[in-house]
Amino acid sequence: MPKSSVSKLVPKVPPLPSVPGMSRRQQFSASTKKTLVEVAEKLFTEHGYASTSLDAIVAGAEVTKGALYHHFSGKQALYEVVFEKVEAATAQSIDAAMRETKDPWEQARAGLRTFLEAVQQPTYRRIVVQEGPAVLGYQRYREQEERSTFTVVEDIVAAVLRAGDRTVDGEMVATFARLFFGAMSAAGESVAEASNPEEAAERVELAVTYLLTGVQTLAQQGVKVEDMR
Amino acid sequence: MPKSSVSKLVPKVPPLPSVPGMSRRQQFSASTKKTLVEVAEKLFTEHGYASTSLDAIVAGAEVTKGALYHHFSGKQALYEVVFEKVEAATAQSIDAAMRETKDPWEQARAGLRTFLEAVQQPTYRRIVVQEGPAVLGYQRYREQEERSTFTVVEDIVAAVLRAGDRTVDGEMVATFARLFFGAMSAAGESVAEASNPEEAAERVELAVTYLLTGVQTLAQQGVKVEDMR
DNA sequence: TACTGAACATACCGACGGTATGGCCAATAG
DNA sequence: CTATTGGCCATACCGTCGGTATGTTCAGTA
Repeated sequence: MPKSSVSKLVPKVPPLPSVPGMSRRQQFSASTKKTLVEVAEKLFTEHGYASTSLDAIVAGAEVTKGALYHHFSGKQALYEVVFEKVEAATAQSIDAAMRETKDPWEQARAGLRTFLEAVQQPTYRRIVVQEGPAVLGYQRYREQEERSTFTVVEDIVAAVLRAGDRTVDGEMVATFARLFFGAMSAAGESVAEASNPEEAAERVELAVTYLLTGVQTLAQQGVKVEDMR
Repeated sequence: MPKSSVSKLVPKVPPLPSVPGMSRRQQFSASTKKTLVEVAEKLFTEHGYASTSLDAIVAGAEVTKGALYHHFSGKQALYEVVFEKVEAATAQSIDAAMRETKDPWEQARAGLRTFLEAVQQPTYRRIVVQEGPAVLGYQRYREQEERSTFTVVEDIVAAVLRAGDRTVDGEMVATFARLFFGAMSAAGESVAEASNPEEAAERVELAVTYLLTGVQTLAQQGVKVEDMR
């Protein structure tokens, strides 16, 4: 058998970009772990948590369950890593969008708009909104959100609220933030599911703007949240 | 062996209340089906969908899997029946609370308050809010909600909105309803999870009232949703 | 009285999450 | 340069669970 035909069976593998301060062995390890997470993210998004088998994941990553269970304690732990990754990316994109303007009101609109876009991404929808609470349990789900996306939304809400009423305490801000966060999540689902997503998204923006404007108007009139009792 | 000792091994069973127009056989059948649903509701609420095995359900109902698969096409179908039952009960309780007053604004407050209470019930939280979207899939989940609880919320929102702005179309009402529905669901979770649920519930009521008051104020000033563009 | 079909029970299968064990080889000490 | 160790991963296997195929009983009916 000629050498040339043999060499085709051993395709050249692109050398891993050498990361300083990391041995070759560690780089291989990190690579497989990264691949596992990426494949898991893809499959979880497409088929959901329950319908995605570990066999499918390790097959996609071209490893075995031994590798998976070396890097993660189980299926749920792998899901949590994927969850955090998706969350972090979303929070970061919102943060970036808000940094593009200085005006607080414009920042709020930009942030909410970006959140509305993010919440329509299949990955975020499936992994965070739809299956997150069920897979992680609401406790862990909330703990995770608290450290990323929700915090961003809370900052936005706080800015809008305090612009008019400086007496609102932290608990009240958190409550408003919860309401808006839940509202936007649900809205994202309905937008993504709508027959005409663009129109639906615009309706949501109108509605949210209307609500926020109402809040601002009340605040300008000196009406405090406390007065609602 | 004396008769008395034997009779203790055959405990008297309370006779089934005879339902007119239903043969005894049909009554037994309906009874096992009902029992299966009730046991399933209990176990699904306590342990969640994935952690509740069919063996546990049929053991609790004192039947076998043959009976279960005779009445339901599978685990998910059983879950859907439980889901619909819980949903229907919730919608009905909201409806009842609203009928106690005639004033639209008071009806809205009563309805929202009842919804906020319902959304704190462990059964509703676990089966509908937390695991509903993941187990049924968002499509079926929304279809079910559309036929019960969401419709009630939509009616409330419509009443409040149209009181001020008669030009809002149905799509816009539905959008507002989606926002409020999602907001209330998320709020219910945070309330139920809070260290002091009563305080948390009151904060939510304050916030919602503030939002609705803002909407009303805008409407009284003649500000239409359309003007937000 | 014979018979049919509804209402279950029983036994079993395949898929899947998880575990126990062993092998390979880069990194490091001597 | 050699021996040894431990991180990294493959292989084989187990228990559980959802689902199915088949058998059995018996109330209702002709």
